[in-house]
Amino acid sequence: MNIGDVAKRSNLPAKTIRYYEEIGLITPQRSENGYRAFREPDLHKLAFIGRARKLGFTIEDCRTLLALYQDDHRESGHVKAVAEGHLAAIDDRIAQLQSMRATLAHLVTCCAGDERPDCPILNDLAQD
Amino acid sequence: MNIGDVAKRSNLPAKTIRYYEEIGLITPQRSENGYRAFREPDLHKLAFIGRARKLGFTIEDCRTLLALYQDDHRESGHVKAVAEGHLAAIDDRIAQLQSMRATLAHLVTCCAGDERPDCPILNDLAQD
DNA sequence: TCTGGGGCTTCCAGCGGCTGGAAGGTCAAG
DNA sequence: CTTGACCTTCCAGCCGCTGGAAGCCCCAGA
Repeated sequence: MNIGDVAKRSNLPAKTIRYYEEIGLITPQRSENGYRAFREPDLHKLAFIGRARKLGFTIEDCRTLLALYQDDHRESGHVKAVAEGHLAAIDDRIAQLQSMRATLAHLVTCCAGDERPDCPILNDLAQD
Repeated sequence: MNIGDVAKRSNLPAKTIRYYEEIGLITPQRSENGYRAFREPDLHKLAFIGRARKLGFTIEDCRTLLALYQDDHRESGHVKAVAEGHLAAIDDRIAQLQSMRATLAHLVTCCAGDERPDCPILNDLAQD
């Protein structure tokens, strides 16, 4: 299967798929004409990566998870550790964003938002 | 004042301050020896930018906000619009992360996390 | 007066994860 | 035989820094 069809099937841009090959996440074969020739296992891996990326895993996490997936002797503890690490990172990020959000929402409600120049948002940012 | 002292005072790395000059957020003068010579208005602007960045505003937002701050004839509505846009972006991001978090947390609780290979996390990522 | 060490300068490269575009080869339909 | 849709590679750019190299400047101490 050519990259265009794979892109449609996997819902990943062709550029992204090429990139995944470049960084060694997948290694599709090549046809005589030089085109990438994708097979079922490649499609599987791409779907796997796509889902992992949607959950926010980094590319390096994806690499690790793929390796574990293909390792019959893996320990589920290892997978869980990766997932828990990522979960913690997400929680940190959410906390950060919520703190920003709280401050920002407060400032927004304080600002008249009219044609006059006086603005509590700017006052806060410029606090002496 | 030299960049090292400014870095300490503003809690921004010297590298970052140079970068802000490069992209035109600040324009400190220069001493005879070529060193950047920061004055009070520069310090003010850096503090302003630092706070805006902490609230998650992009550099371009910071540029806009700084311009508004320095414009006596601004309309607070303009400032508020920028802040509301950013707030909406934050809310989107939080929603995304929370959705990831929910899926991930569920998977994590389903996984034994022991020495056996069977793993619901991988099963989910590999769902056929 | 020399030396050492810390500060300052510029410039270039790299992070992550793509994305866009140019220049060119390949293939099937009409 | 041409057209146009595909495919290829390569290089550059996004954001917001950050690290490092190479080289000047300045001050304190011997």
